[in-house]
Order: sequence, then C-alpha cells, then structure tokens
Amino acid sequence: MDITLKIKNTITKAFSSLYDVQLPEGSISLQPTRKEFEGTYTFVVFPYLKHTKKNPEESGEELGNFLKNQLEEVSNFNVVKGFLNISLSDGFWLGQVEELNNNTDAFQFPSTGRKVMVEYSSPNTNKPLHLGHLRNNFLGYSLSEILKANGHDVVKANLVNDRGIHICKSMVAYQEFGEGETPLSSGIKGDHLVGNYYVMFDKAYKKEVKQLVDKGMDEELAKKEAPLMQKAQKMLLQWELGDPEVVGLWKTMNQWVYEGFDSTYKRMGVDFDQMYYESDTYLLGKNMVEEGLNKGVFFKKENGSVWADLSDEGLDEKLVLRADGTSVYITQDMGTADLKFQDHQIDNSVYVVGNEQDYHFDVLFKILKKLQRPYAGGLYHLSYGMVDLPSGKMKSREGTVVDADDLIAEMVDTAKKHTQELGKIEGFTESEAEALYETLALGALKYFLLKVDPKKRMLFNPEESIEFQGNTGPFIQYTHARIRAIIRKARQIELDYQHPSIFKNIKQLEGVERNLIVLLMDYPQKLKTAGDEYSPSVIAQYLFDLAKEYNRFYAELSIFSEANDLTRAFRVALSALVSQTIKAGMRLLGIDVPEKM
RNA sequence: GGUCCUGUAGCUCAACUGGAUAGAGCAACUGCCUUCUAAGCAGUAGGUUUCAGGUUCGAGUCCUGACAGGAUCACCA
Repeated sequence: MDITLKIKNTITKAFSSLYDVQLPEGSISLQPTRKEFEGTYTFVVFPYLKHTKKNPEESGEELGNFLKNQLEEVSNFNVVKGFLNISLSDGFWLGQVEELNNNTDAFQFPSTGRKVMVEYSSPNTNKPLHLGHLRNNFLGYSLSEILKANGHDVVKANLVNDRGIHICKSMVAYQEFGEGETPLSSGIKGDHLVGNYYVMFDKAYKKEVKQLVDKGMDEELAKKEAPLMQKAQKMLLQWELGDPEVVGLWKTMNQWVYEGFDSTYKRMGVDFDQMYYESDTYLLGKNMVEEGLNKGVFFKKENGSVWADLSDEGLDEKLVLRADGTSVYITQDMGTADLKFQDHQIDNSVYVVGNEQDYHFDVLFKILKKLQRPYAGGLYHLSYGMVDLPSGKMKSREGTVVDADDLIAEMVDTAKKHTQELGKIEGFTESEAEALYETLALGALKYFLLKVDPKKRMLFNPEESIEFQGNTGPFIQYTHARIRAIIRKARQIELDYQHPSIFKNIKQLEGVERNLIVLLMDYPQKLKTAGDEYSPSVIAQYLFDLAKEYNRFYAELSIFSEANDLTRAFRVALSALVSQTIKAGMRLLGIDVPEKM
C-alpha cells in the first residue's frame, strides 16, 4: 500500500482510539515537509483541535507517538507549533528504491482503456509556422505523450485549415506575380514561398485600397471593391464549385506548403496519427443544425438564420447557420466533433488551441452537451496563452513574426557556439556534434516553452537568446550526460551496481541520498497530476527539481573515491535510476537527452 | 460597455489546490576544478505577493470592490 495512505489511515485510527472521534474517510491530508524542518511528510493538526481538545503541541505529540508505535516505517517525528513532521526510516526508503529498481515498467501506467484524441498544431496553409505554433505543437505533442504514459490510448490529430479566403489570397497573388516560380526553381521552402505571396497580396491590396480612398471612395467600400479582393472572393466561389484550374492551383500550392510543414514537423519531432482537412470537413454539421431544431436546442429567426440560445448558461445567443443556409465556423466544428467520435470512438477529446478562442469552445461544448452527444462530457479545451514579443503581439503583416524555422536554426547556432566555447566536443565526429547541437537547441527551446503554465501568456525576447544554464533544458540534459559518464566508468571498472542485494545491505542514508529517493518515488504522482491537469509544466518543474537535487548529491558526495564498495555501488545504482527518470520524463516533453555533452 | 484570463524579487517563472520564515533560475557580488563532465555546487543581496476591504486559528491562494495588462463579444475563420 502507498505509504501516505497508510499514514492517513493510521491517523484516522489514532483519532478514534485516542479521542473517540470518527473522521470521515479521506478527510486527512498530508503535505511534504518544508526543507528547513526534519521529516518527509507533515500533518497539520490545527483543524482537528476541536476534536483533540488539547493544544497543538500536545495533540501533535500524541498523534506522533501513536504513528511511531503503529507503523514500523515511521522512525521519528517532531512537532513544531501545530505541525507534525513525520520521518520515515532509511530501511523503508531503501525498500522503495529497490522496488523501483526491479520495476521495469515504472514509467508507464497500465492501460486504462480510455481513448483520448489530442488535436493540436492545426496550421493554416497560407503561411509558415511561427513561434506561437511552436508552443502549440510542443504542448500538444507533450500532452499526448503524458496521456499515453498515464495509460490512455491516444490519437494525435491535426486539423489543417487548407481552404478559405486567406488561402485564396496567396493563390491570387501567385497568379498575379508568381511568374511560375516554384520551391524548386527558387530554392525557397514551400511554406515560406506561399507565405511570401500572402504577404505580397496584403501589400498590393493595401495599395489598391489606398488608391481608391484617394479617389474619394469610402474606406469600408474600398476594402470590398479593391480588384484583388474581388478576385480572391471570386476564386473562393470557383473553388467551391470545383473549377479545375483553381482546384489545380490550390492543390499545387498546398502541396508545397505540406512539404515545408513536413520538414519543420520532423525537425520539431512532432507527428500525427490522424490528419483532417477543412476542405473535407467544412460542410459538416448542417445535419446537426436540423437535429438541434427538432430537439428545440436551436431556433430559427424570421430571416431563416438558425441560432443557439445559451443565455440559460450565462452566454449569449450564437449563430449556427446563416440566413442563406451556409454554415459558419462553429457549425463545422460541431460536425467535426461528431466525425472524430465516429472515426475513433473516443472517450475524451482535447483541443490544443490558443486562449483567444476560449469563448468559441465554451459555446461549442455547451451546444454539444445540449445535443446530448455521448462524448460531450469528455471535451477539454487546452487553452494556452499567446507568446508575445517585447514589442507586443506578433503581427504577420507587420513582419514581427518569429519564424519557427529561423528560430530553430538560430538555436542550433547558439548551441554550437556555446558547446564549442566550453570545449566539449572532444572525441565527437562531425555528425555526432551536429546531432548534439540539434538535441540541445530543441531541448532548450521546448523546455523554455513547456516549463510555463500553459494558460499564462509568455514573453519571448529575441534579443536575449534562450538560456542554457539554470532552469533550462540543457541543464537537465547535462545532468543526464553526467550520470551516463558515471555509468560508463562503472562498467569500465566492472563495478556491479546492479547486484540485487545492494539495497538490502545499505545501513544508512545521507541526506541528499534520501532526498533523491523521495523525489524518485514522486514520479508517478507527478505523471498522474500532469495527465489529470493536462499540464506538461508539472513534469518540467519536477525534472528540474530532480536534476538540481542530483547535482547537489554529485557535489557533496563522491562515488568512485568512496572507500566502501557497497556504498559505491549503491550511489551508482541511485544515479542510474535518476538518469532513467530524467530520460523518461524528458521523453514526455519530447526532449532527447544526450549520452555526452 | 458585458464576459473570461492574468498580476508574486530588476527580469523569467514556482509555491503540492487554505498551512510553517513566499521559493528557483537569470542578471550582480563572494567562494569551490590535481578527485566521477564547472552547461555544475555553496553562499550574499534582492518581497507590503498591484491596491483596499472581508471570511478564517491561518490568505499569494477563497469572497467583494478598485487598478493595470491581455483576450473575446460578427450572418469572419
């Protein structure tokens, strides 16, 4: 049984035997003891003084004595004010770490049979990926890994926004100014090439609007009347009618973009099990409008438009079908939700989408609930904050966007410079060194974006490149590499650090050793919390704490110059467990760890 | 204007869901490489947790009201 549960139960028992009080099941909670006090777990007695009818110190003493007598794992306790700090015996901790050492499946929970879809990335095919997409992609990928490790069956989905007026803008600009340019002929990556035309459209369009306004036209009207906009609108209609020429261009240009995305995704280390394209799904959901009308969930206005009334839920009325019978964004999302369920029989569906769409998802989920969808209870919007620059929001039209490919390339450069300055690539081949730079660069970038609570917006300053020291990916990677060096040496001197009797024979633990064990034991709980709260930052924070504690251990205690053979083997074994935990945890963040750095 | 989110050290972030003297990293300063990787370790300094009330034995955390920043509120996507 879990030791904390054991302690809680014994405390409940203590109350009934010492004070004749029956506490409700599960009402006891323990917290970790603060660093400056002796102990591992702390029970706060203040709330129970009305039961003990004694002062805090006395109550703590009595409960502490009861625990110590009842549980062999409890070696000691102390009471400070109303806080009962409980220490567990070294024997107990060694038993725990031995169990962990023997457990080959320590980092993977057994299957829950629950199927979860995580939709993330969801790019537009009119421009390349930028910094905001990086946060999205890393979050979505990491969350998927975390859910898998929690025992769920995960489907990673990507819903590509491959149609619409914005796509037509790139296409029109290409027709006007492209002169047959291709990624091959220009040497420009496909997504960037198409993005260039999107920018070109905007520039030329603004010029046209200005000319019209200068001629005296009202600005609102000019925006609609500008020839380029007219062409884009017309092209959208032609696309919807399946005009062969337009569809052909659309396919060609999208293909360029996909080739570009594929290489970026590959470099980022993210992937998908299921692709959805809006060109396939944009007409879905209309049948649900009909259904909603029949069920009385929606109502029709005089002009024929259909609305959902969510005022009973504290929201507004929301349009779900236009008067002309065409659908809007949310109609499509309703239909896609059904499609996802039909395709995969999912129990949960997570949408990794920025917080600018909070309201949209609030409405969508409430509508699906009203339509009594079986999956409606399992919907979750993982809403994350925007990544802002010191100058404010990124604006693609103002050229202040931090491009994903550029940023990754810069990070690799920085990693290279840093590593070379430190003189750390002795004995590396050229390709090993390149691989290391890539690992470190992406480690730094991913950790930077994942360590922060997803829902907070965050600041990225391109002037100050992402750190490699302190609370960073490379710090954790470095800790792993350090341990791997120890393992290599242990093997070289044929030290048997995997002998089954090691943990049984150790008599006493040093403080840092005990701290490490406590942290190692905490991994499953952190994994569970990260899964329950959909939060990779829980894992990131934990890994930093673990690496930090290991480095303290590393500095305070020696391993190979330790005289006692058993202690030496034990410290290597403990190190090995830390490295495995770091590797497993970093895997959940999508970050690789090097053997050497 | 309505709704939602955020506000913690100079900067970037924590704080185990109401518990002890609010913790890390960066930047600054001081030590530690003849010993397992110094991308490290130890230390110094840095705080009225935006403000004002309230609930509680106990509030960064909960409630009310300000203030500041952001998002959103289209027959756009």
